Order: sequence, then C-alpha cells, then structure tokens
Amino acid sequence: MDIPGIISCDDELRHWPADEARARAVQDRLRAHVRLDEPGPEPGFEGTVVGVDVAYDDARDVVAAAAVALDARTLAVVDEATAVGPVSFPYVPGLLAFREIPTVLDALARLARTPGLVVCDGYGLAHPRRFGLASHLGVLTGLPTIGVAKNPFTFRYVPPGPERGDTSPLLDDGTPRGEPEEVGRALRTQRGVKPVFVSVGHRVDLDRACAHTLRLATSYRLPETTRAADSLCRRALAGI
DNA sequence: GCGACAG
DNA sequence: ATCTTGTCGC
Repeated sequence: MDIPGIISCDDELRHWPADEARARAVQDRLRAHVRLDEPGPEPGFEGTVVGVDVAYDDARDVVAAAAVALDARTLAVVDEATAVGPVSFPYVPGLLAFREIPTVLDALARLARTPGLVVCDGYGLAHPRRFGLASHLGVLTGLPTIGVAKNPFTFRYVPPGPERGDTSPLLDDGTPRGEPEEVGRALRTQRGVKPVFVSVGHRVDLDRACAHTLRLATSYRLPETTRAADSLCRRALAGI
C-alpha cells in the first residue's frame, strides 16, 4: 500500500531508541504531530477498516504482526497480511509502541490498499504522555487511527450503563492541576459485558472512534478487526 | 521507597 | 502478551 507518512517511517526506524529514556524523548517529539482536529471517516465509509495486532515468542525473540482489512460497509474480510521480526524492545508500560510498531508497519505495507482507518489493540491519547501506540502508528503512517483496549490501564472510569452502546468517560486523575481529564471512553459493546476502552489515535475524534468500535463489535465484546488480526498473528507465529 | 501498569 | 484443562452454558 501507499503510506502517506506524516513522518518518514524508514527514518524513524533507523533512529529506533536504544533505551527507555530515548523512547520517551521520541514520544515527546512525535506527539506534536498528532492531529485531533479531524472528525475522521464516517462509520460505513467507502474503504477498508484495518485491524492490527501482534503475538510474541520472547524465547525465540520473534514477534508476528497481522493486518486484516475489512470492507467498512459490509465488514467482510477483503485482505490480509502478516510480517515477522525480532522483538525490538522490552515490554514497559507506556512504551508498548516500540515493541509492536516496526513489525506492524511491515504487515501494513503488504496490504494492497491504503486503509481508511486503522484499529489498534491498546491506547492512543489515553497514555501517560498522551501518545499511545495508536497515536504513534498514526503519526508514522499519516493514517487515521484509534485505540481499543481491553483494560483501563492506569485510568479510572465509572462503569457505563448495561446496554450495548452505553459509555462513560475514561479519566486521568494524575494531571498536574489535579483536575480529572477525559482521555477516552469506556464503551459497552455487548449488553452486560465488560466495556472496552476507546481512545483517539490520529485524525479521528472520540465520537467517531466509539461509533466505529460499536459498529465493528457486532457479536462479541471486541471489534471484528481486532479479533481477525489477533487470530491471524497467532496463526502466523505458530507457523514459524 | 512501594505498588500499579495497554500488550 | 504468555504459561495452561477442564468445564459450565447458550
């Protein structure tokens, strides 16, 4: 596919941080490129919604990434791609992107079409430095991205109502002035089931991020994009 | 210093 | 994320 690339991916990968301090500095630098002023594609837009995910085998130092493209209107799978690579960074809360992004970019590059929206497994704005993996992937590729996570990380939320589509704010209480800040939303995608945690990545607003997530979570708690990508990267890892 | 902590 | 069997339920 064609990567619009707000930031040159190749350049960024050559300068991949060697330690945690440099990784945080990279986040602080790239954060300025996040665009929060665009609504993003409408749910059901003409194009593809792409789910990305990775699976690890730390013992063999291997990470497998998958990108699965669904037709945004019908949710039918129209393309799939995988990539494998070395585990380039340890797991450190707040630095997850450095572990996943290089291989995810390889998988994305193998798709035939440019995604209209990328759905990540994790956070975007809901991050200690407001630059989670969805933001990071968005800035490197220039693509609209959102983050859908299974856990609230360090943030607080009051459980949303019990019905599908009910939401409540995801709050950061650790702000400098002590005033809670909404960094995302808890979204109930199935009646009576634990919510997912949605945050903005790049070039999509929170309302649309939630609308897309709900539309993609047709029958299960998680969006079909995430389910498909999770399944594919596991199969890819098992096949090595 | 201690505990918590997306995947 | 990953280590891991059976088991309860629709």
